[in-house]
Amino acid sequence: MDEGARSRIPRDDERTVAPNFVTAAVDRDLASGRVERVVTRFPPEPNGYLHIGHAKAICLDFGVAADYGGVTYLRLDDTNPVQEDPEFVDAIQRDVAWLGFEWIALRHASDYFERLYELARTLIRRGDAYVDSQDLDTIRATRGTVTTPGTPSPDRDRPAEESLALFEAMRRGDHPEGAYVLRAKIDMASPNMILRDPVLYRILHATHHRTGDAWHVYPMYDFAHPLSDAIEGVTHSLCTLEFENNRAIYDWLVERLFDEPVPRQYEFNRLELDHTVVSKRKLAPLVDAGLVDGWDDPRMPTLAALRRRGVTPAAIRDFANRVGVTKTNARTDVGLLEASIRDDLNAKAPRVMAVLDPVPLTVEGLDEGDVGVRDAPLWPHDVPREGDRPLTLAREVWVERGDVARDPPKGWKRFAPGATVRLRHGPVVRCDRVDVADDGRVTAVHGTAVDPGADDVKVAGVVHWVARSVAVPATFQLVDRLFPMPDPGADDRDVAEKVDPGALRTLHGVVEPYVLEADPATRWQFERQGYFWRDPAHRDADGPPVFLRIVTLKDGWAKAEAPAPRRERRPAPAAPTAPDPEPDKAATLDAEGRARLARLEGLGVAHRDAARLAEHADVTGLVEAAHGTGAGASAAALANWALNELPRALTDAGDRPLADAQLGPAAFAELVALVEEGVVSGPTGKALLAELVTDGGSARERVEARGLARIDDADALTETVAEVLDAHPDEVATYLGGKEGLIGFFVGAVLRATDGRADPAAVREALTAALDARR
RNA sequence: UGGCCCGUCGUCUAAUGGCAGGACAUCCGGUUUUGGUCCGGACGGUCGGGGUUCGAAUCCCUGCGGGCCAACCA
Repeated sequence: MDEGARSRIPRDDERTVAPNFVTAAVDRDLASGRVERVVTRFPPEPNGYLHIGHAKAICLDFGVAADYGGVTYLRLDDTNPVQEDPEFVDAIQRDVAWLGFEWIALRHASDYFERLYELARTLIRRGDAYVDSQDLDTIRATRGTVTTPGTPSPDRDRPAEESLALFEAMRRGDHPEGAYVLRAKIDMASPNMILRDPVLYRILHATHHRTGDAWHVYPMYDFAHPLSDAIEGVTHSLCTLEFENNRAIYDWLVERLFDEPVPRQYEFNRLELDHTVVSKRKLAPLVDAGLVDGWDDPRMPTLAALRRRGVTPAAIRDFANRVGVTKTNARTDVGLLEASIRDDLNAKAPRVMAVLDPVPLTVEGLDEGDVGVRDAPLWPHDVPREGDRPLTLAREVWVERGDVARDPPKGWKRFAPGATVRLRHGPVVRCDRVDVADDGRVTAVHGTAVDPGADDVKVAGVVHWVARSVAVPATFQLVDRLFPMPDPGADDRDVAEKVDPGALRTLHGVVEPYVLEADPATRWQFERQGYFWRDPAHRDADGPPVFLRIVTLKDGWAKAEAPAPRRERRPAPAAPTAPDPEPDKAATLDAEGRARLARLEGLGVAHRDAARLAEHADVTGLVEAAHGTGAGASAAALANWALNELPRALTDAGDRPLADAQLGPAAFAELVALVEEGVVSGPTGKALLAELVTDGGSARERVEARGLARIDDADALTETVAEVLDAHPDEVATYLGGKEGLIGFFVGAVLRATDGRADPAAVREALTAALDARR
C-alpha cells in the first residue's frame, strides 16, 4: 500500500461497500478537500471473541478505506486491564485476517498511554480538567438525573498546579483505587449526561497485559478513544449507534487538542440477528457456564464458530453488504445470512450423497450389468464445472428414513407403497413394501427396479442413497438456531436460560467413500440435505468422521408440511384516529415570546405561523428586520420563507445556526420580494436562498448578473415543453397509458432545462396541455 | 420525565423536492435425475394528523412508536 497515496472517490462499480451515509460523508470530505486520505480503524476491546456483528463493522471499516485507497488500523482498545485478556488479542487478529482484511499496522491503545497522559496534563494546565477527590458514590449522586442538573464538585476549581501534582501522584501509585479521578471540566448541567464532567482517568492497581505495572492510572474510553483516533490520523471514526451521545465528548477533546483535519465520528446501526445474541457481554456467560462448547461452538454467532462451521469469508462479506449501513435500529432475519451462505456454496461445493438417518432398501430385479462401480458427476447440469467420482450401486442400499412413508401425505414424491422413485444417478425403483415397527418407525423398504422407458412408469421423484457394501459410517452434527425466540436479548432475563437444548443434534449415518478420499477441508453438498464439511476440531480424531452442517438447502417440502411459524408482526398501529388538532404554540410562549407573537400578528402574519416563529427570537428578529427594510416583501411571505425554506438552507449549509449564516435581513427581504413580485420563479428563489446563506451578497445582483429572471414568454415555454416530451417518448407513452404520476418527472425535466427559471405552475399547465394534445 | 437519534413491502435496504425500486422471505408457473439451482411472474410499503410547494418518503409543526444516555465499562 502506498503510504502517501491520496484517496480518490471510487466509481460506484469500483466499490466493494455499497454506497451509504458513511461513504457519502467520505465523498464530501474528499471533494471539499477537508481530508486528503481516508484513514479508518477497527478498535475492538480484547475481552471476547469477534462475532458476526463485528464482521459488519470490519467490512465497513476496512472496506471503506480500501475502496478509497486509504488505510485501516487494527487497534486493540486495552484501556481496562481488569477485563482484558491476551487470548482474545490473538483471536481477534486471526478473525480479521480470516475475513480477508489487512491492517496497515497493529496498534494498542496502551501504545499511547504516555502520549495520552501528556494530553491530559495539557487539559489540566488549560483549566479544562481537574482532579476530583470525591468518592464514586458521591460522583454518581451529584451527576444529577436526566431531568435534573448535576451539582459541581467542590474540587472543580482546584488550581491546575495542585491537580497536576495529584495526577502525577496517582500515576505513581501513591493513592488507593477510588481516592481520586481526573475529570473534564465541561458542564454539570448539560442535558447530555456524558458532558457532566466525565471521568477521564481512574486509579487501577492492576497488571496490564502489555504495560505490566508501569501504570496506576488508566484512561476511560471517552478519553482514550477519540485521542487514539487523532494520534493515528484517523479521518472517519465509525462506530455503532449507542455512541451517538459520546460524539459530544469526542469532538470536545479532538477539537481542543488537535489541529484540522480532526477525526470525525459517524454512528451506524449495529447488526442484530434473529434467534441469537450479538454481544460479547451476552455471549461470554454462555461460554463460562458451559452451555456451549467454547467460543467456537458451531451454534455461536462468533466468527470463530462460523469459520469452524464451514461458512466462508466471502459469504460473510456478502451478507455484510446485503444488510446495509443506516441509522435505523434493525433486526435482520437469519434467512438473509443463510441466503448468502447458500449463494456462495452453490457454486463451490461438489455434490455427493450421504444418508443421515439410514434405513435399508433392497432392490430386486437388478442384473449383473446394473450393479457395480460407475462414474457419477460431482456437479449438477447448471454448475459449469467438470468432475466425476466413482459411485457404487448394489442391491442393498441405505436410503433416508425421512424419504419413506407407508401412508404418504398428498404431494409425496418419495418412497411409499406402489410409488416409483429414482435413485439419484441410478435405477428407477418401484416401492413394493414398507416395513414398519410397532412404534410406527420405518425399518426397511423393498422395491423392484423398473425400466424407466416403459410407458406406464411415472417417476415421482429422486432420492439419495449409499450402497451398503461401501457405505462409510459417519457422524452428522446439525446446527440450529441457538434460541427459539427471535429476540432473546429483549428482556432482562439471563439469556443463558433461554438456550434451546435441541439446537445441536447428532445423527449417525453413512457417506460415500469418495468423501474421505478427497481433501478433508472440502465443503460438500450432500444432495437434498445441505452443505456440510468435516468439523475441523475432529478431523484428526479416531472414529467415524464428523460432518458439520454448514447450512440446509432450501426446502420447499418442509415448509409445505409444517409452515414455519410466522414472525410476530410489529405491534399493530393504533386505530386510525381523528385528526390531531395542532396545539397552539402560543400557549407555551414566555413573556418575550408572547410579545414577539403580538408584533408579528400586528405585521399581518397569521396566528399559526406567528406563534411558531415567535418561539425563536433570532428568526423573528430576521423577519422583523427584513420587513423593516422596506424592500416590499410582505410579513406573511417572509414568515413563510423563514419557517419553511430557511431551515433546509441552513441544514444544507452544514447545519449552521442562523447566527453563522451570511444572510442578512436586507438580502432576505430583497429575495422574498423578488419572488413575490414574480421577478424570479420559486425554484430560483430557493436556490438563491441557499447561496445567500453560505456566501452572502445580494439576490438582485445575482439575478441580473446571471440572467435568472423568470421566463414569461409563453412561446419559449411551449418550445421547451415540446423538446422535453420529444426527448422522452417512452415516458410520454407511459403517461398517456395512465401513469399520471409521471407529470412530476416532466415538470422536473423542464425546470432543469430552464435552469429553474420557469414558473412551475405554468410549466405544469403547458405540459398537461401538450400531453393532452398527443393523446 | 430531559437531551440526542430513528420510523419506507413480513425482513433488510434504495429513491439532488420530480416514475416508491432492489434483495431476502412468501406464493404461482417453467427448466431440472437435488422438493436444490436457474428463469418468468405475483403478492406486498412511505407510522398518524396538519403545513409549505406546481409537486413531499424527502422540508416544517405535531401526535404516536422504537433506540441510546444518569459505570471510576467499552
